[in-house]
Amino acid sequence: MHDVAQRAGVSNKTVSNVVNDHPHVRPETRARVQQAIADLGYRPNLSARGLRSGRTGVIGLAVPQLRQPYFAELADAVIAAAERRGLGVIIGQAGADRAHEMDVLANGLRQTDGMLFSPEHLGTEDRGLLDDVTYPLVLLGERIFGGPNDHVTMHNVEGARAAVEHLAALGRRRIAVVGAHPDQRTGQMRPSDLRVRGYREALAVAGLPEDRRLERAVAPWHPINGVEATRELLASGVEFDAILALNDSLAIGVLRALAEAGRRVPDDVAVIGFDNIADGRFTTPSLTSVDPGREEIAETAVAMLVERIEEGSRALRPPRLHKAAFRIVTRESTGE
Amino acid sequence: MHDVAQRAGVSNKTVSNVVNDHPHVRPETRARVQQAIADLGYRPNLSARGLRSGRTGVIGLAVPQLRQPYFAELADAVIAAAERRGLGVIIGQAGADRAHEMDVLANGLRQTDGMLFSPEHLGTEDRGLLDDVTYPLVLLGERIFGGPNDHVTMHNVEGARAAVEHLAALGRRRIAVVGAHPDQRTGQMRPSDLRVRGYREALAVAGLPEDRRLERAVAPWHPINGVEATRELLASGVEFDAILALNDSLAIGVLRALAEAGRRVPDDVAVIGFDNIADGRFTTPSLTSVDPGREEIAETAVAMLVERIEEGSRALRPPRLHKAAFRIVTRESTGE
DNA sequence: GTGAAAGCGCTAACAA
DNA sequence: TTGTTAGCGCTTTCAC
Repeated sequence: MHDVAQRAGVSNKTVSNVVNDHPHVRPETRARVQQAIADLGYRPNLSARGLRSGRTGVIGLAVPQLRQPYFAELADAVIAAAERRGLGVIIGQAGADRAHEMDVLANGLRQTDGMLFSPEHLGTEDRGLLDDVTYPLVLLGERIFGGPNDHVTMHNVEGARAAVEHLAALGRRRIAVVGAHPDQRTGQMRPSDLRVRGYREALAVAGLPEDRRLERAVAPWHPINGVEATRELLASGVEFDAILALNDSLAIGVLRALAEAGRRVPDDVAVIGFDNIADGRFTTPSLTSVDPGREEIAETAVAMLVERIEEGSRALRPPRLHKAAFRIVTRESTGE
Repeated sequence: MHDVAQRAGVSNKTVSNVVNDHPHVRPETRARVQQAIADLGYRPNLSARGLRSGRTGVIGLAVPQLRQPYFAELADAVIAAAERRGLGVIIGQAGADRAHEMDVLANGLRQTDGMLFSPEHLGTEDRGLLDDVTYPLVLLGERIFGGPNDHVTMHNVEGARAAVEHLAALGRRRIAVVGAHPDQRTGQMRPSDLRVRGYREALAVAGLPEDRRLERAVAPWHPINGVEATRELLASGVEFDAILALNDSLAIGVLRALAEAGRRVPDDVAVIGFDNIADGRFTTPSLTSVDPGREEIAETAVAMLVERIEEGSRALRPPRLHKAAFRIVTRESTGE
């Protein structure tokens, strides 16, 4: 930087002003400095800038595992949204276990100005941890509610309800659900709990009876568990003509198990998933799904985080909650 | 840090020594410092450390797009490998176009000690750019060979050859390939070119004739293009009893198109993919694939990058090339 | 085994 | 509009 200043015949500060697009630099001076920067191939040292300004220009994104398609697509969208704002994204995988998530939450990811955090294991009972967080934090997903942070989520209840209403409107009467949480405790706000709630609400609206035999608990939401839950459902002998899989990964396993058993989709069994991941477009049959508004979630979360970073510790506004708009994407598995 | 030093009754230097696990600190002193750190909730400022030491503890990973399952799984493995070494990972998506990749290559990702780069658009003709790179760089994939950098890749030719040999051993005689590059120029080392080469070599070994009508060009490698290429293949009337899809995303589209057309897999047509992504286990039928050794690629690439970072600009060793071990994972689509 | 002092490259605050 | 000064928090060097 010093070399650049010398070459342009100005001071360090002027170079800094040019680099940071400050106003109050004469166009002529600016041009001269830019020329010197180009000549010398000068690149600002971001560690130094970070040290001085207290900003790193990097945000963190903590997800359970990137190999889960939903999180890969979410990360894709978050990186794109951050890049539009000139920010980098450090990604951490915290899903190994609860302790790992607590560690990530307590320490943040390194060298970041703030973090987007999508927990898998932490729940409402860990809400207290949030009060100790000293950096800007935006929560994604449902697991921890009522904390002091901004929160971006999806219409879990409404989406699941709409999915079941869609099935009911197609004349399905025995609608199973795959993906409930094995450890049903009250007061939990996990996506599974919320989506099951939406499922039950829709049954009530449609005048269909609840039948616990149609609710299959599985964990985690991985295709193999969709396969197994469906096999059990088939083996149990209980009748069903539709399945709501609580996410698309499960739904892919459900389709697989139904095909193995010779059940035709959608003729014998209609299937609807949740998340609208890319894979669902090319399964056989293609998968109807609830699109939770992933782009909106990513864009909103990054925008909120940036606002919180910029307002600093003044903590002006109360925590905000944003729920992205959802829609049902109909494909072959419900008889498009 | 100063506060910690005061509280422990030592100097800054001693605190630094404790934090960095330096030897030559008396256990008693160390304990006292650690107590002070805990009491004060002290956390080292990584920007300052980065500024002083010239290391950020963060590496970059540039991939075309995270939403492509192969890259999501690769990123998952890279993050895990980096975390084992206490490093963070900034992920950049550079696949939008060639200019974007050139920019990422020239500038690196922000605040990193080095980068893993998996280009999609840059090719052998851009080799010269590599000489201007001033930071530690490890290349992933095939597109740029013979540069001054370490390079981690897979057995593209051998993997594709083994795949076709597998099909030939099953008695298949009319083996099509989906995913060749539309712009076939000589001297290119793209994965598609290499895999097509393996395909042709295997045909020769098996005594099967080459038939250009069985080679379908496609870009990019996305399921929709697998669908379309297969539809064209079917419409062309040329006979075939097996398809090598040059990656699993294409293969998923191939399976889809075959199902649409009423061709049974593997009875009428055997299908084999490349990459062994997780999705392939749950397609119907499940997908036989060439596993390129993704974990090994990630682990090796991170290890090489760390070595290069540590040896600094001394540039001791000549560039290294590592090819991960591959294996064929047989599933239903070839009649497991 | 520990301390004192210097300085990494940058920007904020103030001076000119 | 531009220059000067100070200092962000840490690690390095060298002295003790």
